Amino acid sequence: MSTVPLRTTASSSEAKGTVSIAEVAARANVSIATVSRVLNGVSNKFSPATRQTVMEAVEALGYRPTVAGRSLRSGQSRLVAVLASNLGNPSMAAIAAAAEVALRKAGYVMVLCDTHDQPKLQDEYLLEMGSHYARGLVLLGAVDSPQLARLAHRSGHMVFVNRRSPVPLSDARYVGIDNVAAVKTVAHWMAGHCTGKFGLIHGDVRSSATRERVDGFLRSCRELGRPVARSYIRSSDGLSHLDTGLAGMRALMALKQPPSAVFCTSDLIAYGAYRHLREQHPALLDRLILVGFDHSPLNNWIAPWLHGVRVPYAEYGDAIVQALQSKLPQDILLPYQWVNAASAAQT
Amino acid sequence: MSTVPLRTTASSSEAKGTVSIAEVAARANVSIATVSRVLNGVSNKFSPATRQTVMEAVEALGYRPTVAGRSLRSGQSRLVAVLASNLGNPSMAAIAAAAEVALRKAGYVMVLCDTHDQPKLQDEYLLEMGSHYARGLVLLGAVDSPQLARLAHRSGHMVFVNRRSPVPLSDARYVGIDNVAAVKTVAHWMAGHCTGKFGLIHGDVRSSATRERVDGFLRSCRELGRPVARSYIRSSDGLSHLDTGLAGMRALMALKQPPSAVFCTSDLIAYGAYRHLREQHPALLDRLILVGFDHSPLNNWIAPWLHGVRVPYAEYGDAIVQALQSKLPQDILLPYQWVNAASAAQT
DNA sequence: CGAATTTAGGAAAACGTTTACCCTATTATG
DNA sequence: CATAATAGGGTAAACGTTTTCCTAAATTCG
Repeated sequence: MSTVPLRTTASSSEAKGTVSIAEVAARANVSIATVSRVLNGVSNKFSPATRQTVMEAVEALGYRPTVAGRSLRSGQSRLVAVLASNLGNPSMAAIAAAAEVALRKAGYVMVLCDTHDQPKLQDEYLLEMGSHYARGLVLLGAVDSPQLARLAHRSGHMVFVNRRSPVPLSDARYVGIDNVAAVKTVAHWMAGHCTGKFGLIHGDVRSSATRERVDGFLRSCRELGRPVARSYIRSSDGLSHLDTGLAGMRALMALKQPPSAVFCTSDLIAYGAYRHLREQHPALLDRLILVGFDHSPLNNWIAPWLHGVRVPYAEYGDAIVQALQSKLPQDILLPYQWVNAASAAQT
Repeated sequence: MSTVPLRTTASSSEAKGTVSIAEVAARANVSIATVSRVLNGVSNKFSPATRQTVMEAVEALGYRPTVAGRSLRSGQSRLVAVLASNLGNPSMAAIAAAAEVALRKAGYVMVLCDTHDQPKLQDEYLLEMGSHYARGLVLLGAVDSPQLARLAHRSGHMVFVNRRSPVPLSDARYVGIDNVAAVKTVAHWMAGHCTGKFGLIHGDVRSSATRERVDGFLRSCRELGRPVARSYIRSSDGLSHLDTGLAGMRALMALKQPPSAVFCTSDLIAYGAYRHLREQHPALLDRLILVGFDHSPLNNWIAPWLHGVRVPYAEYGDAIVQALQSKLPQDILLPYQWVNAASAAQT
């Protein structure tokens, strides 16, 4: 009936498969405090010789601090959550990939979630990340939700990408491009290359990015004195940008006077629009000018007919990290670029 | 000099912004053990009335167990790491998206990492995830690396997707398709639709999936008595599948007797091959048969000229979870599907 | 040379859980 | 009715860190 507690011995690492700071301390003949201080580089707390001994023990045992212990004590973690509204969208995936690289370079670990544009899911993830002591929250297409509103007053670690916060925030960071200027470029380019009517296809306008693009484009066209046939396809359940483009182009083509140049607020919409043309009006394929937005690198390969604004998604990663780390709230607007269709460059 | 320890009071939640189990216990007038038991549904440990009281306190305070405390105590977490070799590849991104949905439905939280096919990075992530007590490891295109070998003997929580483990494992789970059968289908279909020579373009063959496809295709063609012009473009630094396809098709077209049907081991390679045709041999576009592998949904929209094998990436998520949870090691081979080019369906 | 400061490092508390162990009151069993 | 089993719940240990005290030795300063 001995109740002597079994002390953790150094040999237990073999059994448990995980090695703790205590075992390192035992091997180096120092206290766990010293090990911790060596590993965290607390100055004036250990001699070079001790450091050497400790590091050797760490190496020999393959020790690595357990995240749970550390974040329990410190109330922080290196987790940064990226909440994307739709990972199926290639440009979101591109941003996520870029963010992953930049975050890990900065010492963070990315947790990627797909909110499917649903407030419920977004809330679920916000709560979950709270209980992970997440160091940062990157909202890639945020929607309005109760939890988001609740976090509004201490939003210092939140970064909104592409879509601005749907709730008023005290301390918001934003990464994106200057949509209004970009669509102005679009309108002017279209005016210079097309004498006919303009078309515009866009989807749900709850997103601030879409709204800015639509409003900006319409305004620029008004200033230019060019009429615009607008086709707004609300993305109901499961209706993707691709479907939006297809239906939008169908609607435009059904007009008495169809447009001869069409601006789509995303590449995917343009793909959909092109499909309608290909299947129903193949004769127009060479004549009708299509302008997209995003300009994925893939376009040069499989959509050489598409003009558009290139959004530098690869650079979003660094911008997100910068926004995350900046003390003061700020907007980071990355440079966009007009890109002619690849096929046009050849003719 | 009073050394009476300051007890955590309920009001501290306001200051800290996070609420602990102690505050719930205080509000419900029970011990923290009871709160924990109610939340974890430990049977025979609380009365219905107590449960009610506790739940009310939980609701009122918006309490959610802290992950760090829980996983420190239990030595486990709900994190499942997905290590992808290249998130820029749309099919990997599709798998990641599907995995995210399935994992969260099963109560896990996904951490997504991009190893960029580098053993160093893969090791870094494997170590990091070990220190997170990760419940599962999903390797989406694993490469050989020291840490992977070190984990080999207790690989019960590892799932290899598409590419089999590069090191011998005691306990491996695998999710993928039957590549050999699939490429046999490809070869037979090509034999029935093309009288000319066959072509094959593929990239790096370190990946088991590519190897199976290449070997299987060549064998099937041999059985059919059809000669194959093979173009293997090693993916050196930064050379993507797209470039591989472009260069591969260029090589095939430089032959005395170019093939009239070409099989590419991925959609991206096929995109690249098509681009070469479009830019250099536009007359061949309608004549040459191109077969891809993956068949992303996007193909129907922007690559209607592409035949191929559809890999059910959307179903990979559930399969991954199933593999993760199964007690015994197993291979899950999902059903593939031959898909005619969308444009062919119309003519 | 005495005093003040710095260096080096140990002991122990605290972070938030879960759970083994203990106790009491009630219910079931013979 | 005596006893065994069970329901209900509290106490405290344990998980692996970081960090606050503390102390002793070494160094610097006047």
